[in-house]
Parts: sequence; structure tokens; C-alpha cells
Amino acid sequence: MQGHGLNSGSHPGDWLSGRALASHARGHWFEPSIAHRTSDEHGRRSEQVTTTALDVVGGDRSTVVARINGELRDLSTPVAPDDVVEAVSVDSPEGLAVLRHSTAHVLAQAVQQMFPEARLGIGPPIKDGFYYDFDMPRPFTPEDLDALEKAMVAIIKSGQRFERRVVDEGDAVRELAGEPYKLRLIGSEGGADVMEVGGLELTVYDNVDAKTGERCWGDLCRGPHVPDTRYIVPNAFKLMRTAAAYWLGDQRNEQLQRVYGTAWPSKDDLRAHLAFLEEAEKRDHRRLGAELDLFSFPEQIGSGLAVFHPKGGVIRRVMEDYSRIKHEQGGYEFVNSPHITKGQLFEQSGHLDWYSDGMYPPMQLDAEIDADGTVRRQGVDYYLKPMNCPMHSLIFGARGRSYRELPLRLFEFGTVYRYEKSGVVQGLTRARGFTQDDAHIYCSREQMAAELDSLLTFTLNLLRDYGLDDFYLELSTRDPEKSVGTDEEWTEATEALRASAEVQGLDLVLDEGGAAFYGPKISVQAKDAIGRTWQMSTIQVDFQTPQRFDLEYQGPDGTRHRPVMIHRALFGSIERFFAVLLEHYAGAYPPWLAPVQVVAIPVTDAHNEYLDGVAGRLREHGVRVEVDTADDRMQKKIRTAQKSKVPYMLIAGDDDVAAGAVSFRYRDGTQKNGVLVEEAVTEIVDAIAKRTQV
RNA sequence: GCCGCCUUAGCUCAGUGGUAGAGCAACGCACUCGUAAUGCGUAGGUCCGGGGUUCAAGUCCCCGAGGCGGCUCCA
Repeated sequence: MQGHGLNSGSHPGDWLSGRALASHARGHWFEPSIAHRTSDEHGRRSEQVTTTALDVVGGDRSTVVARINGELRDLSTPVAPDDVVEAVSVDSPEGLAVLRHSTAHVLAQAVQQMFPEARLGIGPPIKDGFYYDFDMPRPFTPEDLDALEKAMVAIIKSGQRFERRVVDEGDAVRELAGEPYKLRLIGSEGGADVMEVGGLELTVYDNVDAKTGERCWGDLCRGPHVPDTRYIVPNAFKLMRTAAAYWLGDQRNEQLQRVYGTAWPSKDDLRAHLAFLEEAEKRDHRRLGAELDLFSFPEQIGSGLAVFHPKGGVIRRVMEDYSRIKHEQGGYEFVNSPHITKGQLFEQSGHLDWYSDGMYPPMQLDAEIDADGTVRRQGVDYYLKPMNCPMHSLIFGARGRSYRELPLRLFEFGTVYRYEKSGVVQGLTRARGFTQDDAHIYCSREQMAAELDSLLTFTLNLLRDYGLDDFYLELSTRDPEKSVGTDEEWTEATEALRASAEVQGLDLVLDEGGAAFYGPKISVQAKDAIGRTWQMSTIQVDFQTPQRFDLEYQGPDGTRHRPVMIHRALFGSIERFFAVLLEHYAGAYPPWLAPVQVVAIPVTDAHNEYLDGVAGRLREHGVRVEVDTADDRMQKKIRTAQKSKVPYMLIAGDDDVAAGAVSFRYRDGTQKNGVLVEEAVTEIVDAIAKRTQV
């Protein structure tokens, strides 16, 4: 009972502000019939009938809040005759967020029941659920989560009402004397973003026992909430994990203990969500990488540094080969640059000043120091390169350049090393050594728009060739605080990017102020087979590097001009793209990418020789084929091949040998028997050439 | 980097402070079989590394490495 809290509500951007929030709400124009305005100037309840939003749109428990004149409000909100009242369903994004937010309150109440010393942080709804932060005497354990879930169910079943109460700042401060973090929210800390009190008033949501009317708990919160805790379905929420999190997301602040939960309108929805998580886990590239023998991270090499095994190496090589061909056709020229460089290069580029924390520390060479510590000869620092752009810029500047050479497109599979902080390294998606499919395009200001336009088309087509086809684009614009260059340059580049994006007819999301210091950026976001979004390609305009490297070309008028530089990586990094494709396909690659495209399975070892011949025919066409001559039964070989996710199994027994045929078994278990060898070869070679999935 | 958890055979995992286990994979032998596991056998271990407590440590404590989940970060 001692816990009074403020809830700052949600982080902006996590919900409600997302694009294209389809509303399931129905609109109602309230017709005044029996209602009377009831509030007197002292706010006392009168005996008159109060008409609330619930009266207008409620009754159905799937309606959790109302939108009154466009604002989300509690169902208990009184409405006036000319108010426009819409029901907001728990199935809508807004309604679901309210359900999750209310569930977060129940969690916080349960935590303070079990741990009276716990102090409240913030507890917003997020994608798929909610979290709540607590200052705890000790971290939560998995057993705590079980116990908290049970306590939450008890709270839910007791049917506490969420009651909104407006408080003035003085009352709020008194009421929340025991909640230091909430007090800090009431003060200026965190700003309006976190306060979320509508900018006008502070409100507390009290949890009131349905039977006794006793106030059980409360939290300062903008709301709105579901009418009572029974709107939360006891078996449709689950506490997922605990983690530490910095107060207000700032590394300099205290670390609080965060509990993540998920909550849904129904048990089936929860079950579907858990099934999705299970599917995602099955596809996890770290798991599949080991299962399919594609790559590993030997501890002896170091964190975040992968080795690719033969099967992973094949996939990687095919990915690179295809990309090379496309880049060659796209007018790129291929360059190479070393992995290490003197630090001076990164001083010139500016990276050493800004990003040295993210670089491996230098190797000092050639220094001579006496026994007494006197430096006899100054050494030179060499660094592993964390990016390729300075090297490409040196190539551009290696000789005088003509406008006739532009756009000059320099491409390299450039391996870079970044000293990622230990806690962020994650499989192939966040490694310390990785290879970018990196290119830098040097062009004139006049060429920039057309170049960006064709580049974006090139990018999307390449991604489509690898099997990704559901995209949206994100445009990151200038942060005036952290950027260089003139307004004119930025506007021109940003508009060129925007225009090129619009040509594609894809959704374009604005990432205000998200650009790097040197220029605006477009990134391609791709959805994978189970609907997860990955940031793939990035295209950045850079005015800064050409200046730092004093890059020039001679124009048709004979004067020197500064080129514009476009950075672009389509895979981002090969390793990361490898991981995305692996998860996208769940290891069941289309034939052109599959490390082993065909496994030939003899019914008995008497048919080995025949299948060796078939395999030979396939190899003539460059097909990656293996004959399984192991001392196993045929069924076992099928199982083995199936588990390795090979696209084609070719089986042959006496019947096939007699007919000069083979029998197909596909990954989905279907079969096609008695196919003449030549037809089988054609089918397989054809699918590989066309890069189709089977 | 910060917080929490984890690390036992190639993989997935059991294992009360008292002599290290299983399944799969590998290898050998037998079996010769028509669309997801034939049988029998063999081998495989610095219990992540180092230090400590203890008569005794895979097990308890400390330090380090690596991993996982988050936070912060991601040129």
C-alpha cells in the first residue's frame, strides 16, 4: 500500500506515433437523450446520471478505451453531447498498447507487493509487450518472475478499477515522496518526452479494489487505461526476461532492473506470439551456422571474429561472385586496399578524432626507446582499418581526374575491423571483423540526383535477386547540432535522396536528425520470411571527405571542382547479409546458393556407381553434388540429406538404373519418380541458373 | 563498457562436496534394404582458464576468457 507512483508513460515513438496505424475503431456521434452535465465547479459527484464513453461505445469487453474528439481517453471519461466518441478495440494498435500499459501497472503493483523496497522507474508499452523498470535491492531471479506472474494473476482476478485522478504538482510531490525516480520526472529531468502528462496536468491512476473500494496501489501516469484489471486476460500475458537498463536510457545514470513482459488480447494470441519466438529461435543464424556447419567463432581467435567453414565458404563465394558480376555490369571498377594503415590517414579523414574508441588500438612500429626511457626514434602508429573510404579517396586522388571519368565508382570487398564493445558483439550481425561490399561513387553535383536514382534501383534489384522483396525506405536527415556542410548542400542531397526514394513507390519513413555528420542517408529496410525487419543497404551522401582529402576534378570549363562522394554498401557487410539470408531461408537456401545442391542417394550400394555417373553429368554443369556412399540405409540417408536442407535428393535403385532415370525427392517431401537423367539435369541446372526457390 | 545468467565429449544436455554420464554425431563390424533414424561394438573429457576454501571441488568462493539476454553504442 505504500507504493504511489508516477508513470511517465511510454517512450515516444514506440507506439501510437508509428506510421499507418490502422484503427479498428468505429465512430459514434453521441446523441444526447438522457444525459446531463454533472460536474459542478467543486468537482463533487452529483446524483445526476453521468454519461461516460463506456455508455456510448462500451459493453463489449474488446473495447478497452475510447477516442474522444480524437484523443485516447478512459472509458470512464464523461462525455458531452457534441463529443465525437469512437470505440478503440483491444485488437487495434492503440488498444493493444493500452492493454499492455495497464499490464505493466499490474506488474509494478505485484513487484511492490513482493519487494516493498522496490522503487518505480518507468513502464511503457513496447512492440509485443511492455516493460517496467525498478530500483531493486537485488536483481530479479527467474523464480521471482514466476512468483510475480502469480501475484499479477491474483491482482487481475481481483478486478481492480483503474481510476484517474488529477493532481497538482505540490500534491504529487507529497504523494510521491517515497518514489525518487518519479519525483525526478515531475521535475525537469527527462523533459516533456518522458513526462507525458499531456503537457497540462499531472494525473495519478489509482487501482481500486472492486469490492471494498479500497485503494490498492497507484502510479502517476498519463493513461489511459483499461477500465479494470479483468480486461487483462490472465493466461494471455507472460513475463519474459529481466535485464538491467539505465535510468532514462543514459549510460551515466543509475542502472535499474527491468522486467520485460508480453501481453495479448487472448490466450491464442499469446500462444501465436510464443510460437513466433520459437520459430525465430530455430532460425537463429548462430544456431543454424553450427547445425549446418557453415561458420564458427573460435575462442582462440577472439570475440566477434568468425571463420567460415567449407559449406559457409561456398555460400559466401556465390554471394560475392554474383554481386561482382552485377557490379561489373553496373559500371563499377574494382579496387583493393590494405587492412592496415598509418594513423595519419584516419587523422586526415577525421575518424581517429571521433571514432578511435571503436578502433583496435594501434600497433606502434619502429620506435626506439633507451633503457632510461628516452625516445631515440619516434615510432609510427598503424591501425587496422575500420572503413575503406579514406583508401578509396586516395585512389581517386592518385592522379588528376577529369569530369569525363565521373561518376567514378570504386568497389571493393573490403575487410574492416572495429573494436565493438564486448557487450554488443552478436554472431555475424555484429562482429569485430567483417567484409563490406563497399563502394564509393565520386560524381559531380549535377550528376548526384540521377546517380542516386539509378543506385537505389540497382540496390533494390540486387536484394530482390537474393530473395528479399518486401522493403521500405528510411531517410535520415540532418542533425543541425552534429553536422558539417552548408544548408544548400544538405537540402540538395536530401531532396535528391527523397526523390529517388519516391520513384521506387515504396513507403518512406523519415528519421529526423538521424544522419551522420557528413551527409544524409537512405537505408533499405527489408522484411524477412517471418516478418522481421532488417536494415540492409545504406546510401550516404558525403560532402566532407572530398574536402578533407582535397579531391578535385577538372570540369569541361577547365576549372577544378569538388566531387560529391556517395558511400554505399548493399549487403552492409557480407557476414551480416549472410546471417540475414540464413535466417530468411531458415537454412533452406534456393539451389543457386545452397552449399550442396544435390545429394544422390543409392537404394543399395550396388547403385553407387550409377549415381557417380549421374553426379558426373551434373558436375559438368557446375552443380555441387555429392553421392552418399556411407554405410547407412537409404532411409537414413534421406533423413540426413533432409536435415542438411539440400534442395534436391536424387535416388536411384534397380528400376531407375534400368530406365536410365533417377527419382527426385524435394525438401518438402514430395517426389517425382523415374525422371530421365537428362531431364533431371536440365531441371536442376535450370533452377540454379534462374535462381528460383524450390 | 554496465547488469544478470551461462560454460561438462564434435552437438544437445544429465550429474546431493566423495572414482565423469546419456542421446545424436564420429569410427569399426554385420546387414544390401525404394522416400525422415538397421543392429552390435569402439573411441571420445585439462568438467572454459587461473587462483582459493576443504581430508576431498565439475559442484563452494575470487579473478580472467568466451557465450546468452538486455542497456548504452553501431563511423
